[in-house]
Formats: sequence, structure tokens, C-alpha cells
Amino acid sequence: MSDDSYNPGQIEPKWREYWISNHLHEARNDDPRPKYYCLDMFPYPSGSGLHVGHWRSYVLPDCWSRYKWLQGFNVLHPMGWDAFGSPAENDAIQKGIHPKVGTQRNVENFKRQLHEIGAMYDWSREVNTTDPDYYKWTQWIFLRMFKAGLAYKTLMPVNWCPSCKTGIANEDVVNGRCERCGTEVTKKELHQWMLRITTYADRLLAGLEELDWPEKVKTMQSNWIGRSEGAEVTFTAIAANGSHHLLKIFTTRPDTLFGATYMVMAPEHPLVTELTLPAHAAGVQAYVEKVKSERDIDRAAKTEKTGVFTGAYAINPVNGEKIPIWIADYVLMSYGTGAIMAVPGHDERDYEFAKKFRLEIREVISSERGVAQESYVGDGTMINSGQFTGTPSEEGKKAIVRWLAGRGLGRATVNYKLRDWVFSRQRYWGEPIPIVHCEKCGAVAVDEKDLPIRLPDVERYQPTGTGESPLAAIQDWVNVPCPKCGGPGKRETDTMPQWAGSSWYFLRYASPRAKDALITEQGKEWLPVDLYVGGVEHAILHLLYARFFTMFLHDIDVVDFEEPFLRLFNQGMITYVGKSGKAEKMSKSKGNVVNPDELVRDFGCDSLRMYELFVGPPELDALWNDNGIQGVHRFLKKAWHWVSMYNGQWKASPSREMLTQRHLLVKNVTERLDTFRMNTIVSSFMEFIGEVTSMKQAPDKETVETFLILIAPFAPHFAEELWQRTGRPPSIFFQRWPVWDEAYTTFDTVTVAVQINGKLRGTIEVRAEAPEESVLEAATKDPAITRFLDGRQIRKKVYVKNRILNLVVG
RNA sequence: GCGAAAGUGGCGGAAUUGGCAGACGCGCUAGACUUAGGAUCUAGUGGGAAACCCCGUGAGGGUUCGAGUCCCUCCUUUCGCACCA
Repeated sequence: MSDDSYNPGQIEPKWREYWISNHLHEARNDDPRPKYYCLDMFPYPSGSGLHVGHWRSYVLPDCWSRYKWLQGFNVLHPMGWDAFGSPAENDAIQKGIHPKVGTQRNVENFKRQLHEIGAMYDWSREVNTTDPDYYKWTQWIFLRMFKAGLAYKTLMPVNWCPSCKTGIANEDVVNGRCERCGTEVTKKELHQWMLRITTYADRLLAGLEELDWPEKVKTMQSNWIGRSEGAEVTFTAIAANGSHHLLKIFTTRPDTLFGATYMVMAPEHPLVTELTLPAHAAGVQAYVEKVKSERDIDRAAKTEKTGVFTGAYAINPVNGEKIPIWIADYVLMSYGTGAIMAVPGHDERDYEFAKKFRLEIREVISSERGVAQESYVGDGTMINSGQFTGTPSEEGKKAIVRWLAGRGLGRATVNYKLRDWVFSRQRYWGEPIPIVHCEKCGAVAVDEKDLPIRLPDVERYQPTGTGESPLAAIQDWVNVPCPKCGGPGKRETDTMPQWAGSSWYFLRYASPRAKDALITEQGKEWLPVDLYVGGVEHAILHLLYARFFTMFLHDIDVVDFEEPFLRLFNQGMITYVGKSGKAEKMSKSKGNVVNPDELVRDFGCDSLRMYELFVGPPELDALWNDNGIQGVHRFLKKAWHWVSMYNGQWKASPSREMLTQRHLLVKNVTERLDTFRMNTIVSSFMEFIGEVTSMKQAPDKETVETFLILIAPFAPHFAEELWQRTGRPPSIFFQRWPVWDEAYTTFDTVTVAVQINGKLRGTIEVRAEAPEESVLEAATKDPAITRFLDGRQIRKKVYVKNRILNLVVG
């Protein structure tokens, strides 16, 4: 094998070594260049290592970071570990390995594999959420939230995963199953730490507007927050014993209040027992019990409405009418007030229920088709509505609310689907919640100077299943004096969810080793994140929590911005055909992973990097093709050969066509980079090499160097090596991104398509920018075209300069 | 059910503002070089036809000199949401 052949196995380790020993990728605070913060979502270091699907998500941000570097930015591109969480803990339970040890081992392996990607991570800023120096600040944020009244403990039914034996947040429940392990979620009453994320609902919603994020993600967040404006209306319910109770409901349609023909309370509503008439008690109780025993997933999947009458009635505040009160599970205790006024004429659900139980359906908003067949949910003019009859519904909403408010019977309110965040986990491997429970003082914050509250070693990692974490068993850790009164106290034994550490890690990279502050003044210069790259699976949870944390930290003057991620890019996943026989997301459990190690060995890291980009549009899922990498590998070999062959024999003055190819390449690559069309960038390079090799002439040195700089973000080892071999000192990344001159990106002659009556009949070569007359003249001389013109009159000519001439003949 | 995105060769995918559909790559075919080819190079490769040509971007309509691109109806796939009053 001659020295001139492309041998990635030799050059790649060499350049990685060079970058590291020269600290090339360490972002320096004293660098005068403008900052650019490019962030990859940090991984959970699992035991199974990286596959080509993971690779894809790291390649794009790395190319982008290298591009920004070449553009003259001081780039921060860090990496770290989201290392708390159940897999390490499950390993601990099963194999008795301390999670710290298992995590450490996985981190080593991940780091080795990430190294092979050739990415320019600044490892000097590595963070790990399980490091006490890191979680000290996670705990610190919690304490500040506690002091601000945003963290509170309350007894509430929570989603309980019987397999993980821990309470989990609403956000962790997907189709009634635990997001982590897939087990069906049940309910359990537990004292839980909660974070008042709902306080930030409006800001979380409003903040979305200015963000350069995919619309899809913004929509998902906005739906999750689920803001709806309406009114709280107070009905009077008459209990079995004749006593009166205020029964509050939430509605977005106060304009339909006159159409309320019954009311519904959720089965869990506190007034159920009180209101139910003795004659109905047995039925109601049976129904409530039945609903309770049902899992959420079944309750949601039910197709037909169920319910039971309480025997009690309520008085409609607008007309004094007595309407029956029902119990039904289509009303949820967790939203609004847990009770509704039912307006079957103008609500689909109420309509269905009313039909089934033969309740009155009353039309109070006029519409063409009425409410005989189905409910009418649109706007219209109010009818059958007392003094409001004739009012347009939009106006009526306000008018009725005003009327109610004047009598103390209602007010305008806003409701959110967003719930407060269940922040407790009854597991071992998480940040201890820095609270001490004192009999005298209640829940007391640990003194900030005592942070971090370290996670103690335990003998057994098993969740107890009783609602207490394994930490509860460690007496000498649990029993501590109350920080306030010094009396006997007990530490909180719940730990934080995995989301805690990942909700602010992007801030820590800015000053990862700061001892006295979460972020130093100098560190602030790096923030916020300019580009955040990661999978769409984090569209709601992680991104919402991270925004919430950031807004809070803004409010306590830790950071000076509210939105942490200015631009977001969602990468598509790699799919591959596994045992199921169809293309699915690559994962170990599906048996369809492709290991990058062999590909790196056979083709080199640069080939794999470029193929990961070439495989398809970055925002879409892409089907892995084992042979595909051959194409980019051949291209790199050809390109290598082209540079090597003419090395040292550069042409002094490049031909016009060589210049055109050079400038065209700069233009294509730059424009396509800015819109992330990475797959077509690889095509551009291939076309360029195809063109310049077919010229069979030596290139000038500038063209070769331009090519190398352009390809450096994508095939960095390749570019560095040839840069050096063509006689320039490393590193190529100290060069500047080239610019193109439009004067060269055009050709002297252009091919114009000639259509007759809209059908392509031929093409002609004309001088670029040629006027219409000369193009027409050339066309009418071309025999391939003239035979369609014979004896026919040209009725219309359409000429688009340099592109097409369409002749309409008759 | 609601919302969003997407349907282009055997496959992955290209196509400024409507302007030569299928760039680039995989695969395939033929040839060259080879002891060999799963290396490399050259040529070809949407379908039909000997050819002139005809037909082709999920289906059907429409606008236009001209539609993958714009408008309407429908079908399929994927993803989100799913009793949130």
C-alpha cells in the first residue's frame, strides 16, 4: 500500500490525539471571538453503548460546531452525563453493583465511543448529574424553590408504577403505562413533594412565541399547558338533609348557562357522599367503587359513557332552575373543580350522556341544523336565555360572567391542563431532597452551607414498595437535628426524579467547576444556548422542565434570560429492520442495532460521519442501509486521490470552469448548511469531485484548499491530513470559512429547454443572459424543434431567462 | 375522533419564486483491468415502444402557456393529543 492511499485507520487516531493534546476544543473564556453555544442533549450512559442511531444525533451538532468555529466563533460544545436513573439502580438491585460503580464504567465506555466520532467536545467541562459537586446545585435550586413557596409536600393520589415501585409524574405516564418500564400505572395515595410549575404556566406559554423551535414542539408544549379561558360558576346543591352546598364548576361556555339541564360531579368529588340521597346511596357507592378500581388506561379507553343519578338537585344561578346532579367518570377530579354543568345541546360529551340517560337537551345557541341530531358547539346567537336572548355568544360569555360576578356567583378564570410537578421518587439513585422534618417546625430547609446532602451508601437498593425509599432504613443518615430548632429531626428520604439534574445542566457547562456559585459572572457570557440538538421525544417533558427551571433562576437573578434554548433542532431517528421484519427505531431490545465499531474499522470515522448525514434529511427518520456507506467511502477515496495526484503540481492560474466549480461548491455547502440540509451537502461534494476529476487538469492550490476547508466540518481527520500533506501547518480549523463570488457561480452558456404547447421538444445551448429574440432564433433553427412548428403559427411565447422557452402554436 | 407532517424509480432520496422530474448514492446490467473480485475504472439504468413517440411524482378534479410544487375532494402512512368541560 503506497503512502498516497487513503488510510483512515492510520490518520484518524493521529488527529484525534493532536486535537486533544493541543486543547483545540476547549472553549476559553478569554477568547475574544463572539461566543456560540451548541448543545447536544446529554445522554444517559447506558450499559449497551452507542449504535449508529446515536451516532447520527451527535454528528450533526458536531459538524455545525466545527462550521461555526470556522466562521470565527468561539464555540462551546460540551458533553456530560445524565447519570441518575433507574437502569443503574436496577443493575444495583440485580447484581449488587453500586450504581456509582456501574455508572462510572458505562461513562468510560460511552466516552471511548464518543471519542471515535471525532467530535470536538470540550471534555474539560464534562458534568455528571450524580457528582456531589454537581447535585449540590440541583439541591440548591430545590431549596430556593422551597423558600419561594414553589416546592410543597402534599398527600395526593399519584401515578404509581408497581414495577419501579415509585410515584411518577403525569408526564411520565404514556398511554397509562410507565414511560420507563412499560408497566401499567396504578394510583397510590402518598405524601409527595410537588413543584408549582403551574405558577409559570402563562410565562411558559407566552415564551414559546419568540423561540426558533419547530412548530410541532411549540404546539405540543402549548397543548400540554392547555390554557383555557372561561368562568367559574357557583351552583347551589341541595343535599340529602336539605342543607345547601356551594357547587363550583368551570366552563368555557358561560354563554350556554341557560342550556344546563343537569350537572355532573367526578366520582372522587368530596361532596358526593354528602349530596347523595339515601335511596340512591347504594348505587352511587357501587359506581364510585367500580370507577376507583379501574385503571386510568381503561377509564380513558371506555367508549360508552357511564354514570349514576344522586337523587340530588342543584339550582342554576341564572334562572333558579332545579337540575339533577349526576356522578360520571367522564368528569375528571383533576381538572377544573371536578364538577361541570352539563349543556347537552352544545357539548358533544354531554350530548352523548344525555341521549343515553334520556336527559333534556335544550337549544340555547341558534344554528341552522339545531340540536336534534347532534350537539352544536360553534358560536351563534343566544336563544332561550332570558334577558340574554339575542346576544351573540362571544359577547354573551362576557355579559353572563359580568352578571354572575355582580352577584358573587361567578368570575372569569383561566384553567390549565398543566398540573404541578410530582417531584418525589421513592428510589435510591437520585438526589436526596434537602429537607429535614421536625415535629416542632415541620419541613425545614437544610442550611445551604451544608449542601450537598450526599447520598449515603446502603446495603439494599430495593425500593421498599411501601412508599418509602431505601434511604429510610439508614438510621444514622435519617436522624439529624432540626436545622431550625436543633430538636430531633428526620431527613426527607424521597429523592428527586431524573429530570431534576437535566433541567439545568446546560447552565453548569458555562462554569462547571465553580465552587461558590451555580454560574460565575464570566460563565454567564456563554449563555443562553444558541442551538440545542436532540430527539423530539423530549419535546414536552425535558424542555418544559428546563424552561421552568430557567425562568425560576431568572427570577432569583441567577441568570439574566428566561428562555434557555434559542434555537431547537429535532433530529430524526435511524430505523432498521430487525426481528419484527419491519423498520423500527434502532434499539437493543428490538434486536436491530448496527454497531458503529466495525464500520469505523472498515471505512473510518469520516466515512461514517458523512454517511450518517447522507442517509436522509436530518429532521426525518431514516432507514439504515448497510451498503450506503460504501458510496461516501468511495467518494472520500476519490477526493483523496484527486488531491494527492496533483499535490505540488498546482496550476498557477485556474481555468474558468475550475473557478466556477470552486465557487459553486462554497455557495452550495454554505447555503445548505444554514438550513441543515446536510444530506444534500454530501451530494454537493460528490458532484464537485465528479466535475473536477472529469476535467483531467490540475487544480490550483486555492481550489484544493477551499475544498478541504469546506469538508473539514464533515470529515475533519481527512481534511486535517490533506491540509498537512499539501504543505500547510495544522490545524485546518484555524482557517476561515470561504466565501463565494456570484460572478463565478454562473456559466457562460446555459441550456434552455424548449417546449411546444407545454411539452418538452428539445434543448438549446445559448449564451447566458441571452435576450429572448436570440433564443427564439436559435430555437427556430433547431431541427428537433422546427418539425413541431411546421406550418403552424406561434400564438404565444413564454420565455423565462436562462431556463425555458415555451411556444404555444395552433 | 381532533391536530400536524409526509406519499416521487427496485431502494435512500434531489428538484429557488410554478419553468428540462428523478441530482447524488445504493442496487442492477454490460464492458475494461485482473490469478481472482465482494477492489478499481468506463458506459448504461423511471415505465412502455424496433422507432417516431407515448405515459409517468398516492387517486380524482381544477387554475395556468406550463403543476411534484398552487386550490378543492378523497385514500394511505407516520407522529402527537385523546372525555381537560
